[in-house]
Order: sequence, then structure tokens, then C-alpha cells
Amino acid sequence: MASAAAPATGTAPRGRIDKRQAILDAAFEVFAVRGYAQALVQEIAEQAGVAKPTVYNHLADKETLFRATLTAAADAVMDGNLATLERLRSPGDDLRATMNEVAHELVRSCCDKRSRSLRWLTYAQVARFPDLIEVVQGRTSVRIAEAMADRLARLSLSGHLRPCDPVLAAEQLLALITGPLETRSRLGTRVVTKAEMRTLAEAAVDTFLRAYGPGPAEA
Amino acid sequence: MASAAAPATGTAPRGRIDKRQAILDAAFEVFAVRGYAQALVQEIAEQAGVAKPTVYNHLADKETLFRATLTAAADAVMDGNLATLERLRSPGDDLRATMNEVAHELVRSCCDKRSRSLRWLTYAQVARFPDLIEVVQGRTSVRIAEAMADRLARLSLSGHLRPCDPVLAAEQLLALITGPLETRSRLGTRVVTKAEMRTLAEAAVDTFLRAYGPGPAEA
Amino acid sequence: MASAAAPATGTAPRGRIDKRQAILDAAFEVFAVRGYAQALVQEIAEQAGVAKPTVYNHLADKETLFRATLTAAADAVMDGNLATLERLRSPGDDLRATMNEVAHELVRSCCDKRSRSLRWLTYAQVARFPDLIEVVQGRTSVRIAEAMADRLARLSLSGHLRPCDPVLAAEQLLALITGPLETRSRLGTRVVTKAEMRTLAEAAVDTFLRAYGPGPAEA
Amino acid sequence: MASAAAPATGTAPRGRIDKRQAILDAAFEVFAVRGYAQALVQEIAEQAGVAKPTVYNHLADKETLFRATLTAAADAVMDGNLATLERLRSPGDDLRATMNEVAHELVRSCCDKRSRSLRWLTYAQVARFPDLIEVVQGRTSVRIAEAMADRLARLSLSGHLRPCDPVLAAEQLLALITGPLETRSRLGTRVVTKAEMRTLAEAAVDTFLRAYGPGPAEA
DNA sequence: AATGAATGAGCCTTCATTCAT
DNA sequence: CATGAATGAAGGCTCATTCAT
Repeated sequence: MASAAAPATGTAPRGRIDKRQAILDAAFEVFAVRGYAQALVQEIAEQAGVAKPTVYNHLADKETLFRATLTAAADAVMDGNLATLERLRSPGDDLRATMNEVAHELVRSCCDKRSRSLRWLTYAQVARFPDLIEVVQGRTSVRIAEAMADRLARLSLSGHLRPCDPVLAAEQLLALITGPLETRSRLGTRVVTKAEMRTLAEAAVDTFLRAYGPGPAEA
Repeated sequence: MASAAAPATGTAPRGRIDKRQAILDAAFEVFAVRGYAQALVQEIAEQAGVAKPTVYNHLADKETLFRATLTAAADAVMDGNLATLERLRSPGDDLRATMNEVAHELVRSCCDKRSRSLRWLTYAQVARFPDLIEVVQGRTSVRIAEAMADRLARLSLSGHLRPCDPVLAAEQLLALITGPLETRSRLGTRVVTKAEMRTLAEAAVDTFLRAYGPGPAEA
Repeated sequence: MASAAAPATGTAPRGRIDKRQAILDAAFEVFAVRGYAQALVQEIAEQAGVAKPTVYNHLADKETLFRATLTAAADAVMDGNLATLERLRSPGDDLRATMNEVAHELVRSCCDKRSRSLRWLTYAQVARFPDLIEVVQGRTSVRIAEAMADRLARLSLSGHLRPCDPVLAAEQLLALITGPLETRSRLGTRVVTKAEMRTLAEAAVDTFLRAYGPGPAEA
Repeated sequence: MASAAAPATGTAPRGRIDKRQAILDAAFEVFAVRGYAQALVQEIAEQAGVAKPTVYNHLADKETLFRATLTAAADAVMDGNLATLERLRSPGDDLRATMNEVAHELVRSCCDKRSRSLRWLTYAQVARFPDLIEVVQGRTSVRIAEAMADRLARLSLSGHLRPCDPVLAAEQLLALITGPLETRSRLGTRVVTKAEMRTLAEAAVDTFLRAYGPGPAEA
């Protein structure tokens, strides 16, 4: 994945880093397909092209490997979403259009294989690693919600939205965006067409703006 | 649920039925706490007060046991929610008040241990039993959404709501009710206070009515 | 076999006897197909048309059932073979022809499904029930060999055969008859044609007569 | 047997080979005593001085272990017998004496624990692994019979024996050697004295030569 | 006596983890 | 450091056998 640019001068430690990354990448793929319990360390090692003990040399045990894998994946997923939300800083003339874009992008991200696997793996291991939810959601859902709340607060102050609790508004907007999507995709087991994704994104924005747009009365 | 009229003097097969039910109940409890892979058939048998082979006499193997357990739990959960939605058939004078009640009841149900465990178990085993999602959601989420869409369609026709796509409206209403709840409860790993539950329910209804209530033009 | 003489007036006990016989018959069929360890008491019960505990009512346990089954089968097989050997009592003019008939009949009996299964089951359980070999062979091979030795002794005395040890001669004759057969049938896993059976029988007799026939000196 | 030239300073894989061989040896001993179904993998591992999973590392499962064990044993048994038959290539002056030696050696081999266990195990598992008979007999009985037929054909051509079908003659000779032996040893459950073994071998050769020796007419 | 249901004991197999090279 | 090989611990499933009806 990232082993391309390695300069020839990278001696020992570079190889180590590459190997660790290769293991984490392989681990995510295997965990994503099998789930935690069914994933074999053996298979992860093979996928990473290393021997089993090498995995243990880098990551203490299966649980550590799982935590590191999910944490890394959470960071990767978050980066994309936070970038998307940046667009709401300067909504331009047409707020609805901008929000549609953002919503659509979030919908797409939500359907992404990596994102879906991350949510699934997290949810699936609540019983075994309850604290993982805090870690992962703290780096994804919660940060997205906070960033969204920030944007909505600004929009409210600038009169683009009616006065409101920005935290609740953000939660509801995200719920409107992702909720129907999860319903229709049956938690990701059914494919959702591109057209449906766009429709759902626009419907979410429409409902949100009807509820939170500047009221005509207050105008 | 179906054991209604059976007199206490039930004949021979009664013992069998009781035992099967005891096994399913015990299985749900154990699966809910441990998850599928970590749940021991041994522990389920003990919890049900029977010997391990008795479990296998009634349910062929661990997978069959799991499927039967989740299916039964789905039916049980659904019954409560469908009853709740009945209240929207005759909303009375104060639609908002009625919807608040319904939303609040759905929130409470959603936080219920059985309901939460059911969702978690289903989601957690997507990889191993992908078809289970269809079965369980078909008996819960989907049916609730359909029932909600029915009610909203009536309310729209009767002028209590503006004209709209009732299916989408139902999805969005349910998303508004449960989405923020899942966010705040961190998928059930944090307790949500009764006050918060009420607040979220009312906020969901408020946003929904702002977006779907009869427009001022029609007033 | 022994159920013949029961008078029609036998009311209750008749059913019992029939059931015991049905169980033994079923047991032989199942044991013959599966072997001892793989044979399920459940399957024997089903084959016999009774419930599992009924089997235990008649035969104490699986081992007892096995012993009774094999003993009964041994008696049945033996009856046929002893009858065959009777023909050697009065060989008539053409000794070779009579011996050919007897040998051929023994070959056919040896290939019979019941006989084969009996030998196989006995041999297969040497380790678990070493004494069964005495019981079964005592009722089959040994008795056949003894009867054959009797006949050969008479034939020797009457000058049809040269003076010899009749016990050894009987063992060798039987070995000549059955040995090549077992080789060619691969212990019963390959079919042996009728023609081959006849050929082998005649070859056995031919070799035996060459070795044990009255010498040219005595002619 | 085949490890001949390997110096004691064998490199790394030597340990693996030794362990595999140790497992096969242990397996044969345990299977020989208990039979397939009753043999515990646990016991085989202990006998081989390794842990249970090590057995599975070398041989996939119990069935594979059984097949490998019997195949190896068949090869070992065969080697001895084929070597014995070589002596018939140059019978020397006294054919009868040479044949007596060979017959006696075959009798001894036939009574050997390994040989006996091999036959028993093969026979005992006909139902479960029918193809094993082909494999084992193909490497033992059939090859012995073929080799014997080769030798007899030569002896017939050279006038030491009368003209005959060498295949049938070989089958009969082997039957004469082993048949009475199996009868008297009750399939190996009774001990046969050394004297009896010699007697039976000589009797077999005597009968064979009476039947197949060059006729007095041709003298 | 016959049966449906229950059970106790036991074994194969798997997999995370650790040595020794 | 990376690896091939070995292992300890554990769990699902089977089946002969026995109650209670």
C-alpha cells in the first residue's frame, strides 16, 4: 500500500514499519470478512506475507492486533469525513446545494466498504471489548457530530438556519442522512443504487431544512 | 404469547414445550451476554436447567439454536412495537401529544435490554449468517417501518400532515427517534437518563412535525 | 429358525419372540453394513420397527446384542454347510464329480452375503471381543472342518483316497477351496463371476485329488 | 527401512521426519491393540511422545493417520515377504528343501504381530474404508501372489514342476500355506507352536509337490 | 411391556501462543 | 528479527444408556 516511495537508504527500521503496516492492512481485511472470532491469525499472517510469529513480534496478541487495526481504520475513515464537512464552512449562495453535496458525500462514505466493516466490527465486539466503542466512535461518529454541530452553529448564527441547539440539530441531520440508508441497505447486506443514495441524501437535507431553515415567520 | 389458553393441567407434550422454551430463553440470555462465538452450549444448558444433549435434541446444532433464538426474540420485540404504533390510528385532537407518546415508547423499547441485545446479536453475526439480517429485520425494523408508513399515509390524507411519501417519511421519523439515541447511548454502552429519553423523543417529533406538519399555506 | 413349532395358541409370548427375532435380524443387517462401532442402536431399533428402549428390554446392552446376533447368524450359516457336506457320505461312482459339487456349493455359500458379513464382523472385532472368535468359529469353520475330516477319513479307509491325516487333509481342502476365492474377491469387495467360482472349485478338487488320490502304486 | 544412508548429522528436517515416523509407529501400535474406533488420538500422541496437535500437524485427521499408518505397514511387511520369495529363483538341487524353507518363512511372517495386525485392521475397516483393501492388498497379498506366480512359472518351464497355470498354482500354494494356519491359530487368537508351524509348512509343500511336481510318467 | 425424552461421559478437532533455530 | 514446528486449553457434538409415563 505505502511501500512504494521507500528510499533505498531506508535501512532496518523502514522494513519494520512496512511490515507492521502490512500486518495491520491484512488484519483489517481478514477481520472485515471473518469477524474477530473467526479470523485466524494464521490467515492474517499469510495475507500479510509474513510468518505467524512475526505477527506476534509486532502486535502482542490477537486482541492488541484487533485494537490497533480498528484504531488505524477509524483514523483513516475519519479523515475523509472531516474533510467533507469542511465544505459547510463557506456554504456559498446556495446552502441547500452545498448541504446536498455534503450529505451525498457522507452517504457515499457511509456505504464504503472500509467504513461499513469498521462499524460492523466495532458493533460486533461490544460484548468482548466494550471500551473499543468509545475509542472508535470517539474518532469517528462523535468527531463528525461535533464538527457538524460546529458548522450548524455558525450557520444558525449567520441566519442560514433558525436558532437551535446545534448539537441536537447535528445529531438529527446525521440521523436523517444515515438512518434511512441503513434501513434500505439492510445494514449493508443489500446494495443501494447510486440514484437511491442521491435521493436519500436530498431527502435528508430537505427535511432538515424544512425543520431548521429560517422560518418565514421569523423573516 | 401463544400459550394463552393452555390450562395448567397441560398433557404430556407440555413438558417438551416448556423445555424448548426454557432453552430458547436461556440461549438468548447467554448469547446476549457473550456473543455467538463465546457462548458455550454448556452454559446455555445449565442456564436452562437441562443437560447439554437435551439442547441438541431440541435444536440440531449451535447455529440452529442461534437462529431459532433470534427469530423468537424478534417476534417478541415486534409485538410490543406494533402495539405502540396502533395509537397513531386515532391520534385524537392533539397529534403532537400522541406522537410524543409513541416516540417516547419507541425510545424506551429501543433501550430495552432484549431489543438492544437482539440488534447487537444480529449485527454482530452479519458475516457468519448474512441471511439472518433479512429474517430479523423483516420481523422488526421493516415491519415497524411499514406500519409507521401506513399511519403516516392516513395522517397525510386526513390533513394532519402535508402530502408526502409516507415510506420515506416513516424512515425519517424512525431515524430521528432512534438515531440520536444510538449516538448518545454509544450503541448501548452508556446509560441514557429517562429525562434525556423524553427530550430526544420530543425533539424528534418536533423536527418531524416542522418538516411534515400541514404547511402554513394550508392553515 | 427355531420359531417354527410355536402353536397358534401362543398369545402373548409370541409377540415377544417375534420382536426379539426382528431385533436380531435388524441388528445383523445394520452391523453388517456399518460394523460394530459405527452401528447405532437407534438405527437397529428403527430397522426392527421398535423403540430404542425395547431393544434394551430384550438384549441387555450393545455388546450382548452383538454377541447374540453373531451367534444366531453362525448357527444359520452352519446349517447350510453341514448339509452340503453330507453328500460326501455316499460319493457314488464318480468321486471327483461329487467333490466338485460339494466344493462348488461351499464356494457359493462362502460368497453369500450373510456368510461374508459374519466372517467380516467376527474378524473385525477380534480386539474387542476375542472370545467371540471361539464361539463363532466353533459353530462354523471348526465344525465344517471336523465334518470334512470325518468324510475324508471314511474315503481314505474305503480306498477312495490314499492313507493320510484326515484333519490336515480337511484343512488343506478347505483352504484350497476358499483361499483363492478370498484372494480374488479381495475379501468380498470385488464380485466373482459364477464361471470363476466354478473354475476355482474344480481347480481345488483337482489339486486335492492329485495330492490325495489313491497312488498309482496302489492301482 | 529406507533411511539407510542418512548420516547421524542430518540437518533440520531430520527432526520432522523422525517425528512423523514416530507418530506412524505409535499409531500402528495403538490401532493394532484398540482398533480404529477405539483408538484415541490422545493415546497415539502420548505413545509417540508428542502433543496431540502435533499429530494433526503431520496427518490431517484420524482417517488420514489411519490410511498412512496402514500403507506404511503394508510396505514394511511386503519387503520381508518379497525377499523371502527371492530364494525360489535358484532352488538348487533340492527343490523341496528350498520350498520348505520359503513356506516356513512365510508362515512365520504370517504369524508376525505386525503382519497379523495389518490384516486384522484392514479387514476390520472394510465398511468404513472399502478402498483401503485395494491399497493394502495391492501392496501385500497381490504382490506376493504375483511374485510367487513368477517363480512357479520359471520352475514349471525348467521342468521342476509340471506344466500348469502359474497364477492359480501360486494362489493354491499360498492358500495351503496360510489357510490351515489361520484355522489353527483361530485368526491369531491362539498361539501356534514352532513345531506346528514347521509341520504345516512342510505339509503344504508336500501337498503342493504331489499335485504340481513333475509326474512319474514324464520322468 | 413399550416408548419419548433426558442424560453422562467422552473424543476429535481447532487455534492462539510459544520455543528453538 | 523471522520462521517452522510444537503445544495447552478448550468446545461442539455423539451415542449408549436410563427414567417416567
